[in-house]
Amino acid sequence: MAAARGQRGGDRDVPAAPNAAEVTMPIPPVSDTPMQRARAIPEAAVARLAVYLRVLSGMAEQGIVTLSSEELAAAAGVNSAKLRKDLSYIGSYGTRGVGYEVSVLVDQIERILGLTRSHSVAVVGIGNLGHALANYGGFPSRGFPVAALFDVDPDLVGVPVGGLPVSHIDDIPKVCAEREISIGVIATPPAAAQAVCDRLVAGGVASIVNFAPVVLQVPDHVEVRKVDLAVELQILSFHVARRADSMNVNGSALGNVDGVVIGR
Amino acid sequence: MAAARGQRGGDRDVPAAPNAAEVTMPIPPVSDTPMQRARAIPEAAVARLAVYLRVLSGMAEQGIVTLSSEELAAAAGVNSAKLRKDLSYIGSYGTRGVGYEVSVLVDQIERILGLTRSHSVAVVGIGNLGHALANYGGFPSRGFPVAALFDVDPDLVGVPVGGLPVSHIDDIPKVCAEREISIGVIATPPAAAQAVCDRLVAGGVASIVNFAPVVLQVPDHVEVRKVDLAVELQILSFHVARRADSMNVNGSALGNVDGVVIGR
DNA sequence: AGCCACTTGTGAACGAATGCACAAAGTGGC
DNA sequence: GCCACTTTGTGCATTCGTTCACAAGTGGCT
Ligand SMILES: NC(=O)c1ccc[n+]([C@@H]2O[C@H](COP(=O)([O-])OP(=O)(O)OC[C@H]3O[C@@H](n4cnc5c(N)ncnc54)[C@H](O)[C@@H]3O)[C@@H](O)[C@H]2O)c1
Ligand SMILES: NC(=O)c1ccc[n+]([C@@H]2O[C@H](COP(=O)([O-])OP(=O)(O)OC[C@H]3O[C@@H](n4cnc5c(N)ncnc54)[C@H](O)[C@@H]3O)[C@@H](O)[C@H]2O)c1
Repeated sequence: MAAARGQRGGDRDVPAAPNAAEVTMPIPPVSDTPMQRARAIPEAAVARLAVYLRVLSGMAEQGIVTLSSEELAAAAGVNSAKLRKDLSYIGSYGTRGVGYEVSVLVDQIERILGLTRSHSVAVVGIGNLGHALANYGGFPSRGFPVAALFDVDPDLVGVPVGGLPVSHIDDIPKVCAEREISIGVIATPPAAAQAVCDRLVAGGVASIVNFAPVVLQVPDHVEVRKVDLAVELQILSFHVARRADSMNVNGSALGNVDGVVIGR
Repeated sequence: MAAARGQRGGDRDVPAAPNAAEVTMPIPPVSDTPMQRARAIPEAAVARLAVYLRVLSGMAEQGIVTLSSEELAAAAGVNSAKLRKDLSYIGSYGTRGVGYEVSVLVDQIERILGLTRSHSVAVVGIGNLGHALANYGGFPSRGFPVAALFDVDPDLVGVPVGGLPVSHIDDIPKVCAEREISIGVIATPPAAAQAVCDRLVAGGVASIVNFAPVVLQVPDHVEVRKVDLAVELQILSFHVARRADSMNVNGSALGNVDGVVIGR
């Protein structure tokens, strides 16, 4: 199918500029370009900025005008040094001795995250999860209007869900282009996910959120974020097991091998 | 406890271990952390092991008995060196020149992830999302039986959802103890999440998955994993914006090399 | 003005995760 | 038994991310 990339043994051999996110040279040209925005923000920081934004929105609603990094950090569940460093990636908008103005931070984070314009979302697979997503009010209100729904089931096509009629997946490319969909959300059964993904890509969608528990193969210019609940549960399971292990200290050597294999 | 109100170097409220020596010492605090004996598996590797496990299960169903790190890595969407390193954290179960036996890896990963026993799950907030979760067959089949459902709505209490009757949130502590719930899933509106979380903790639940867009405050021994769709969308938005930016940059240095695509 | 208490922004130390490259260990052919 | 070939497991360099700790600003108070 798509993406023949990656099979070949040495496709990654080329040492040439893999991902030089930030090629900061030891001596940055002192003559800084005025509009030198977007200087590599660490991936992890971007995720946190989104969290700060939400916390700040809540603060704004409560009428809070100014706060310190310490306060915001506590509310966001991170330590204050990290918070300040994160904010420093987007500029210097604080006042020493005082703190930050909520509205300024909100504006700046929105700018950096590209939230000054809205991004239309398409949901594919209107089953249990798809219904929940289509009905969820939290996306439109945050600049992510759900502008298209798709399913393969003829009984669903044409039926309005959350006020929007479901289209057939064969129309994905056409509808996505028409409605300028920029983000596709896949909520189909795993077996259908790759095919759906391919269609979305064919329709010009370059950002995808995938709920189906499969690894999608996509061209390089497409970005996929997976939301995998089973993995989350298993990570928790791991920590539970780890915790239990460290309890019974002595016989820790790979305890039992009781072959109680679950399911499968 | 957190004590240390205040100034001196950041005090953190996060898990803590390294006691920051209060006095500023010219020399770094003597590195004393011998207790960290267990060769810990990197957090990031744990998440990937869960993915490998799923891919391997699929392989097993297809009757594949043996495979190489290269093959598994391709199927899991990672590079093979990383895959081998990840596997090396759990032991040496491969055969040089040959590869890995699928069934062995499945067993070992399940052992490490603590999947040799099942973990009962409780879902709180049986709305759109909660219904989807309660009806989802993917959890029970992977060793995470949904053993309790809770909601505050009197019209819902007693109604079976996915074959299991909904209980009232006031019974969280009691029911969780009775049914030995080990993982709680929060799918309530944001405003109710913290209160629900507190009850789960009171009921002895030490692992929580939170779908509500709020930062939960929990005691140290409780682990929370948040699933935040809005954040995912905003991260995608950020990359879209960034991509657009690098487009309209006049053909300066950035040009080709900047394959800044972080998420791959 | 001068002092002081407070808070930001950031260089630098530290630590975690990734990717490379190759010795070691195995298989199969002869 | 030896050689050619394959693939694992891991030491090492590198890159990415977090935390520390402090100079540099800011505003209030006397
Ligand atoms: N329900 C959950 O709580 C949950 C949790 C985690 C992951 N998931 C994953 O999310 C996905 C959806 O779960 P669900 O519970 O909503 O499943 P579901 O069976 O309720 O819904 C799937 C929907 O996809 C549609 N569909 C099937 N093939 C399709 C195709 N080729 N193109 C478009 N649509 C197609 C079906 O008609 C159906 O409406 C699954 O991959 C599941 O593993 C679900
Ligand atoms: N629906 C989605 O697709 C989606 C996506 C992302 C995040 N979320 C988040 O997930 C959560 C649930 O979303 P939803 O769409 O299912 O909402 P919903 O309104 O459909 O359901 C919420 C349910 O929680 C119950 N509830 C309210 N207060 C409660 C309390 N104190 N204790 C227990 N139950 C209580 C309500 O009775 C209702 O049944 C929300 O926080 C939402 O922001 C939902």
